[in-house]
Amino acid sequence: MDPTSRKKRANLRDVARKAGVSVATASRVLNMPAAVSAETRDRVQSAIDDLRFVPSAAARAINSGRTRVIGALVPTLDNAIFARFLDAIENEMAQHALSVVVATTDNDPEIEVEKARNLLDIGAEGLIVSGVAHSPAFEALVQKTRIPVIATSCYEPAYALPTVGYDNRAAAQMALRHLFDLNHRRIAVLHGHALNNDRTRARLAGLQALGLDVRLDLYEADITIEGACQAVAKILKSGAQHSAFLCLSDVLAMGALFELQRSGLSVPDEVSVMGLEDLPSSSYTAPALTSVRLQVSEMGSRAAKALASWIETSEPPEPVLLAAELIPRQSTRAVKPS
Amino acid sequence: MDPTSRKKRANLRDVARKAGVSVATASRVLNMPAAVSAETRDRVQSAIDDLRFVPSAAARAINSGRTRVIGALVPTLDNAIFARFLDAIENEMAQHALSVVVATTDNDPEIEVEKARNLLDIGAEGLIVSGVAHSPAFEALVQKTRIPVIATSCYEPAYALPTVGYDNRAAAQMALRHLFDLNHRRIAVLHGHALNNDRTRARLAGLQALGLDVRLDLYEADITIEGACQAVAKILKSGAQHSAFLCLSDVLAMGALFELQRSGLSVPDEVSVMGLEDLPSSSYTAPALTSVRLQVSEMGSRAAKALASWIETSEPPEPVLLAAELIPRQSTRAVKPS
DNA sequence: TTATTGCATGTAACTAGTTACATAAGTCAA
DNA sequence: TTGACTTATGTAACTAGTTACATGCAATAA
Repeated sequence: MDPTSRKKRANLRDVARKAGVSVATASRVLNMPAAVSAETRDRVQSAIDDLRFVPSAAARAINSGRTRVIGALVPTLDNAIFARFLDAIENEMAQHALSVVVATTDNDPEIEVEKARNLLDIGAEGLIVSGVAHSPAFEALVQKTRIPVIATSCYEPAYALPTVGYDNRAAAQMALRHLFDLNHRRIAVLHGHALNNDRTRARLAGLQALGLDVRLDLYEADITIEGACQAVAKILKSGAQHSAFLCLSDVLAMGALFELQRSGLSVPDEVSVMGLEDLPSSSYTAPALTSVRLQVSEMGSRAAKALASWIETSEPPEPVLLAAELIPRQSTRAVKPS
Repeated sequence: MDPTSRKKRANLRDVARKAGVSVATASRVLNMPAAVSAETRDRVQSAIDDLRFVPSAAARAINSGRTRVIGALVPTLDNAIFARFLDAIENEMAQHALSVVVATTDNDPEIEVEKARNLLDIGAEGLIVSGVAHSPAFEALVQKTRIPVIATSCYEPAYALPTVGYDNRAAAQMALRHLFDLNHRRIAVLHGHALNNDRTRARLAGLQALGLDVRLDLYEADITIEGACQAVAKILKSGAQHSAFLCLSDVLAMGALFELQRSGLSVPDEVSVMGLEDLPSSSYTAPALTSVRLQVSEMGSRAAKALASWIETSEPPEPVLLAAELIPRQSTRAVKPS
């Protein structure tokens, strides 16, 4: 009731009233201060300060038609890959004055649609998602709203959405080829859950498609250090004999390395371990991890750039293929040909 | 010009016109469908589908006065601690139907204010920040706008903002006490940059305040595996003799462990390593890392809960103290008393 | 037959800004 | 002294929704 004790936030009309000017003039002080006389400007500024006025973003957005918000849908942040990826996205988007709303999907397509819907509800102007396998509801949502969406982690020029990523099949093949060339013929392949994860499936498919004369034993694990340790412990207990562990993620490789070492096995003397992704920490483990480098941060900034340009120009960007590269280090070693 | 080829997004008035009803009725179809007859509802729904109508979040926000967006200001995501922290925040906020905008500050108070300002500009209803050391401009911004802000990573009931965190001094002391009890008397302390990081400073102050008869050599490093490796390599090259490495972050401890092992030193036989934080992966390294457990995920969800409640009830929440706990594992060992 | 009630819908005034256009006053040149 | 022009400011109509209130109509009750 009492105007001095009103709790509501002050708006531009309050400011204008207090300064004895029109809303238009008050608005000008905010947006084109040069068009207002110094004296009036000061009066309005004082009113702004007195009333603790902060312009409403929503009202601005309603006029400009822009929220300057984009959404990033990642499976989880509890994994160095996605954290680095998001970090790169955030940094690049800041460059374009766009804010990034995070949403984690836990690799569940249902959660993904739901969170995507939320992102649209809050006015996201574009999305970055992982992979090209999405629920029909998600595809329908994207189609219906025509919101710019960049799919990452794979390069698939034929996909409905522009992709920014790598050739997962080829990357996995590069890794297997390396172990094959070192004469490994019985290899434990440690991979993340294939369900709802097309990157993992593409990598596994790549291994099979290579058609090498190797025995590959596939083991699924949570993509965490713990997950890898538990899986490796189980494999060791089973008595299966592998000369090498091919891990389709560096996180798994690091866990495998730890577990093998704690079991008293020497890497690479008794068993080779190799990863895929090449995290920065992988070159510092003891021994350093052989891996296939995927440019995760680069992928983040390229995806962000692509989305920003799409939003700015209304032109969907071209797909981006990021190179994969074998990084041989100390965790793999040749064995005698059998 | 041609209404059939207009590019602009359809709005509620377009929908109403197309369905032959008033805006109010169209609005009701969205918000209280039960209040509209089935026949009209269907007509409006068809118009919505035909026009690919998506309600404007900004217009909604302007009416409700709520954006349902909060901002999380973290130093970086390229560090498992903050990634886990943010993951927990996002999960908890989803429960409260609040979206999380990430902004990384790189531990720079200037960037922090700037990003905080951006978050307010896009209408964030509250913020979560790290630490209690902020630039005057940041403090002024918070004061002026009266936006709910939760400070995390420390517990400081006397601070102007509600804090959710732990007693960093005590946590560091707990770690040092452990090494002291194992008769370590010359200890290398590896810590993150103290500049602009009050958590690190509090931990270091805690070590000094304990007043034990130990020689502590302080070494600053980037809180990354690489940073720790480089720092440890330098220390080893300098010829300094330490029986233990006390790392004020598990990330540093892991890097130290790697570098010591790669230098051929046996942990814990020749040198002990201990961390602080206790990341999930720390129990899986070889040897497993002794650490002081700080509940990072718990901190994220508690901070999120506190902020959500503040926004919902307008009542600032009570500060939260999270317990720290010594987790002895295999990376530390007693040495002979000197 | 009239009054009461409920339902479905419309009218118009809100929310908080931006901005095209109008207007007033002041400066300068012809 | 008048017209042209600049500068500062105000009026009011936008942006896209929500919602209090009014209205019309049908069904039921008195």
